[in-house]
Amino acid sequence: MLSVLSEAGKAMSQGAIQKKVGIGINRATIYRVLNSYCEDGILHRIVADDGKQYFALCMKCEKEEQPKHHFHFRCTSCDTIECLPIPVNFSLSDHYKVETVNCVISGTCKDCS
Amino acid sequence: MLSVLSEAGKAMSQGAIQKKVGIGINRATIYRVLNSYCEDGILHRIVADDGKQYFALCMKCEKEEQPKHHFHFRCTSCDTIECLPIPVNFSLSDHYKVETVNCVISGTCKDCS
DNA sequence: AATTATAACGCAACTAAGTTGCAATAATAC
DNA sequence: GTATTATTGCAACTTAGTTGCGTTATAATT
Repeated sequence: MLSVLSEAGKAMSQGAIQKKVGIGINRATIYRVLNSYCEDGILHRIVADDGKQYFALCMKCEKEEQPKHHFHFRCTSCDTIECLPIPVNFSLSDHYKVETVNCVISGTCKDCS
Repeated sequence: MLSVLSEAGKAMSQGAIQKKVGIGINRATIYRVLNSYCEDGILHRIVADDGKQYFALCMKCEKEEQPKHHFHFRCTSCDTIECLPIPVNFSLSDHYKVETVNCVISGTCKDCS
């Protein structure tokens, strides 16, 4: 599963992962594995504007390190999510406690247009 | 329904709207109305990181006009979404065709913390 | 190696959000 | 008053994600 995600270089949904892996792995198992990888910080989860969860490798120690909070691009044509190397910047009053940041731009990606 | 959203001043989910309206309106009807208002540009739709859709009034002609793409704050405690007056800035190559922008910060809002 | 404990998996059932077809009701036009 | 059109309610359905539980596989212990 991790190799599939690594090969794709993009964020994938459970369905897409299952299709790529090919062999019969149960849906529930995939979700359990994905969730535990997210907890361990190996994957990060993006919820797109289609309401679905997408999972992508966290690349902490890679050459092109992604900024902690970065934009994502969801292509409605090829149904993939790409991590953009664009940091998300905002400043909020101290009275807000930020837990997660989820920024998704949707449209047609460079490969599809 | 619009008055409920106006009164709340926040984005609400179908469930929350139904609860506020009180009287028995069907779920399907609410969704149909919300969707048509979105098409007409009266409401805008935010998909939060809980995968749910939230609806908020578009305030084009209001005093504090919101920037076209603005951040949203979802409070996991009171389960509301607030439109923040913070514009979303990014620049993308022309090869991308942007259709929608969905930025949600989650955590605990100023009223709940 | 045999047994025990523990973790991973598959299956089915379930939940929740959202949509859709269709019949019934309400509103508008003629 | 009747015909036309738009709204609504109901139920069924779809899809995503989760969970309980029994089973299989893996690891540990003697």
